[in-house]
Amino acid sequence: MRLVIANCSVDYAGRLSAHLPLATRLLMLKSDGSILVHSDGGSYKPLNWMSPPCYITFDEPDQTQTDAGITQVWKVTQKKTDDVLVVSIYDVLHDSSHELGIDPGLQKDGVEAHLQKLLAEQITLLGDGHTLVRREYMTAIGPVDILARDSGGAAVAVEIKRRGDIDGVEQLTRYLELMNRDPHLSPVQGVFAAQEIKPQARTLAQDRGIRCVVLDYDAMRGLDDSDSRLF
Amino acid sequence: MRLVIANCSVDYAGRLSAHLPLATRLLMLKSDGSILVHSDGGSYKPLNWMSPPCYITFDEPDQTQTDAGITQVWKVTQKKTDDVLVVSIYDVLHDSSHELGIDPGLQKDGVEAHLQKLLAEQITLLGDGHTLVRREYMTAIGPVDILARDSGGAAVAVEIKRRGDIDGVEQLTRYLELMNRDPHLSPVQGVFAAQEIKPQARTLAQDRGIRCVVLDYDAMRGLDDSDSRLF
DNA sequence: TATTAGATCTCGCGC
DNA sequence: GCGCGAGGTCTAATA
Repeated sequence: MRLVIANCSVDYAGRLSAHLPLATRLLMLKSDGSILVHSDGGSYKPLNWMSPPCYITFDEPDQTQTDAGITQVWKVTQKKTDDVLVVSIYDVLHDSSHELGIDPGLQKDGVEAHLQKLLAEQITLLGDGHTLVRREYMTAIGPVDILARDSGGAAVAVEIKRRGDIDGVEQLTRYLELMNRDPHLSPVQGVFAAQEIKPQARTLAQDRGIRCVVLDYDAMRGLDDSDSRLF
Repeated sequence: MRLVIANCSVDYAGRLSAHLPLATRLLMLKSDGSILVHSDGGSYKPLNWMSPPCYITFDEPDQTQTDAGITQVWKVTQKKTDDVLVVSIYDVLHDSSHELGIDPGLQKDGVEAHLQKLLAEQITLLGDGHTLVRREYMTAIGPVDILARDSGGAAVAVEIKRRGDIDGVEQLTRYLELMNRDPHLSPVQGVFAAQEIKPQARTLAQDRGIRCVVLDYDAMRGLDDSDSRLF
C-alpha cells in the first residue's frame, strides 16, 4: 500500500461525471491497483475512488499542465466499464509505501451467535415450562433464531439481537406473519430478546403483541457449562 | 489526519458484533475523531470503522494485554448509538500526521437527473404529439419525475430510472393510484422509462397496464443543445 | 455467471 | 429532527 498526501485535483468519468477542485488530500493506492481519495472528514466513503480490477499509469504532465503547476498525472482506468479517474498532482507532501499482506478478514456476529446458543440452552429464561424446538428454524424468508413452545405447547418464535432496535422488531414481525399462515404452527407468539432494548423498539413490539426479554449476557455465560470449563 | 500502519486486532460492538484477527493494517484517524481500518485490498469500504461524531481515547494496556504483546489500546465510542470500537495495537510500523484542511467537496452530475432533463426536452420520445406539463410534479406521497399529456390530452405520469427494476414499477404504481383519484388528472397513463428494463420489471409493468420505454442515453445526449455547444 | 436482498449502508433533500 | 429515495451504491449468497 502506498500513501500519498498531496495537493491535487481529481476528475472522474464513468457512470457519472465528477470533479474535485484543488485541495490537499490523502491518496491511498492499494496493491490491487485500486485507489481511494480521502479528505480529513466525512464518513468511510472516499471523496472519489476506482474499484479493482483497474490499471494505473503515472504520466508526465504536458506543457499546459506543467504551466498550471501540475507535476504528475495519474490515470486509473477500469477496462470493463470504461470508467476513468484522473488525479492531477501539484505538490507531494508525503509519500510512503508499506507491506501489509493479505488480511484474514472480518468475523461478524460473534456475540449474537453466542447469545443464541446460550438462550437455547437456558430456554426457560423465556418462562417456566418453555421447551426448545430448534435453533435457526427455517422459513421461506430466512431462519428464525429460535423456535420454542411454551408450557401450554403453543409455538414461540424468538428473534435475538445484541441491541434491540426497531429493525429487529420489523424482522420478527415478517417472520411471525409468515409463520402464522402455517396451520401446524399458528398461533405463534413472538419474543424479542436482546441485551438491551431501545424504548422505541419496545413500544413497537408491545404494540404488535410481541414480548420483550432482556438478556443478561454475563449471567447467562456464568451459568453455561462449556464456558465454566474454561476456568 | 493521522496515518498509522500497525499490527493490530480490532473489535466492534454496536449494531452488530465483529472481530478482526491480528494482522498489519492501515489505521486512518480523521480530525473529526472518526477512524477507518483498511487492508491492502478490497473496495473502498474499510474492514471496520467508526463514524463521526465519536471520541477516541488512547489507553495503556493492562497486565494481561501487555503479556499478550499489546502496547496500546485505542477505544473509540459513539455516545448516541453506544457503539464502541477497540483497536489493540501490537507493533507500530509507521506513524505520521498531516494537515489537510477542509475539502471543497465533490461536484457531480448524476445520470438520472440528466436523463430527466433530456426526456423533458425530448418529450415526444414518449410518442408523437406528447407535451410536457412539468418535471417533478408534486403528489402527496412525493414527486413524479415527469407529468405529460398525450396527443389526445390525457395525463401521462413518467417514472425515470437508470436501471428499471421492480421497485421502480411499485413506486410508479403508488403514484398512479393516487393520481387516478384526482378528477382533474384521471385517467392517468403510466410510463416506466429507463436505460435498461429488467425482464421481471417489464412483466410487472405490463401486467399493471404501465407502458415501458427504453431510453438511449447517448442518443438523447447527442440531440441535446446544451451538450452540443461543447463541441 | 447473473440475480436478489441486506447493509454498522452513506448521502442528500424535503418536511 | 426524521423519513424517503438514490447510489459510480457495495457485498454476499443463491440459482
